[in-house]
Amino acid sequence: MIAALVGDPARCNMLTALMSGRALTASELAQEAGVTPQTASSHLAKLEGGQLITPQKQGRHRYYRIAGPEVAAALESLMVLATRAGVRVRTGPKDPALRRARVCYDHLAGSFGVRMLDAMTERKFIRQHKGAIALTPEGEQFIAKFGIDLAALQGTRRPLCKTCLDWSARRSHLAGALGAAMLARLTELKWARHDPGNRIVTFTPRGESQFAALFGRPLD
Amino acid sequence: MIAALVGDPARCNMLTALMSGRALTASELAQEAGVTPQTASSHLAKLEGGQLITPQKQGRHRYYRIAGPEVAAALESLMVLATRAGVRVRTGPKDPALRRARVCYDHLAGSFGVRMLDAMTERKFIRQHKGAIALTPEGEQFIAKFGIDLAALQGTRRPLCKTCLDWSARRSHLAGALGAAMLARLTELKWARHDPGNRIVTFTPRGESQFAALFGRPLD
DNA sequence: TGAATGCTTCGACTATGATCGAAGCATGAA
DNA sequence: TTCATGCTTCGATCATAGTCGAAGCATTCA
Repeated sequence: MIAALVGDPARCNMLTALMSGRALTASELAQEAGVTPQTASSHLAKLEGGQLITPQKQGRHRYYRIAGPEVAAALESLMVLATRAGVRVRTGPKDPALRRARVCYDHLAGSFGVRMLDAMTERKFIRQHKGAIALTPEGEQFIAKFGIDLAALQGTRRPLCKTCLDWSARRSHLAGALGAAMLARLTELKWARHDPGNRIVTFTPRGESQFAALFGRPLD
Repeated sequence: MIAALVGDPARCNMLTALMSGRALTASELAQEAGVTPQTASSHLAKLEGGQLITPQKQGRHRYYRIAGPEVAAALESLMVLATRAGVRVRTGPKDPALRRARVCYDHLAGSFGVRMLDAMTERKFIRQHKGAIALTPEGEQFIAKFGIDLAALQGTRRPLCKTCLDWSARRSHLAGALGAAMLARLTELKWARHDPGNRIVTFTPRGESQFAALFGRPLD
C-alpha cells in the first residue's frame, strides 16, 4: 500500500524535504528525518520500491529525487489535507546564500553554477549528449579568452567536463577539471570569494554584474 | 499524519469503498474491510478525527461518507500511484439491480427511489426545508389521485415524510409512512414487485414506463 | 415494557515494522 | 597499497497500533 509508505514519520520527513524539488543524498535525508543512516537506508529502499523516489549515483553519494509529477501531485494533495486538519507542515529550504552560490567539492554550485552551465550550453560552448558533455571549438576559444589554460587541464587524468547534480536547484552544473578551473578563475579575478568556514561563495557587486554580462542573471 | 490514516489496510479498504460516492454504514464498512465491528469502530473514529470522513446518524445506523472533494482528490491521486506501482485496486459497486431499485426498510430506494423524491420536489409536491420535508397541498392532491389514503397514514404515530440517505446513489429518497405507502401502492398496481429472498425491487416493463411518465426516468 | 439490532468502549493480546549497533562493500583520496 | 567516507546488510530489540472478546449504550420494533 502506497499510503503506508508516506505514513511513516521518518519517510514523510524525507519526502517533504524532497518536495522542494532538490535532490538530496541519503545522509542528508537521514538527517532531515532524524534517524541514523542505517534506518534511512531501509526507508529509502522502501520508497524506491514503491516508485516514489528515484536514485541517482554520483561518486560515492547517492542522490534521491521525487520520482515524477504524479508523485509530487499526490504528496501535494496530502499536504492540503494535513494543513486543513491543522497540522503544520515543514517550511522550505534553509540558507538562501547556500542556494545562490556555493562550493561543491571544488567547483561552483547553486543558482550561479546552474546558470553558468545553462549559458555555456545555450551559446554552444558545451554540447550535451545523453548525460555526457564536451567542450566545442567555440568553447575552447571562450575559456582561453576567459584566462584558462586548457592544455594544462587536459594534462591531468581528471575528466575535463562533467555534469553534477545541483543540490538546491535540482538541475545540473559544471564539474570536472573545467568546473574547478572556472571557479578558481572567478576567485582569481576577484569576482567572487569562498568563505573558508563554510561552503558559501560570495560574489562582489562588480563580480556579479560581470558574471551576468557573460552568462546572464541567475534566477534566484 | 494524514497518510498514516490511509496507510492501514483496513482503513484503506473502507475509503476505497466510500470512494464510489456512496454513504455506507459502520457495519457495511466493517464487512468491506474484513474486520469485526469493534475494530471498524476504532478505525472510523480515527478517520473521522482526521476529517477524512463525516458521519451522519440515521436511526440506529451511522452512515459515513467522504468528507469533501479535497479528500476525494487526494485519495484519487494515491490510487493513480497505486495502479502505476502495479497494485490492483478494488473495482466499483456490486449488484446493478440493487443500485436500480431495492427495498430500504419498507420503502423504495435506489435510483428509482431517488428519482421519485426528486420529481416530487421538482413538481412541488414536497417541500424541503433544512433536512425536514413536508407534503404540500398539491402533494396531497397528487397522492390521493395516485390511490393512497392520506388520512389513514396520518392516523399512525409514524412521521409522514422523512428523507433517507440512499446507499447507492448518495442522495436522499423518500421514507416515512408516505414512503412505505408509495412502495405498497407500486406493488399493488403491479408496476413493481419485491423479490422475497433479497432486497431487489423488479419493475415490470409497463410499470417502468408508467413510473417514468409520472416521475421521469431514473439516471441509472 | 422487553427484545433485537447497530454501534461503541474497555482491556488484553499480538504482530508488524521501526530502530540502531556491528560489520561489510564500494568509491575516492593519499 | 592504505585510509576515509558514504551507504548498505544483518541481527536483535522494542514499541506502536491493529485486533477481537466481553460488556455497555442507544435506537427501533413488537
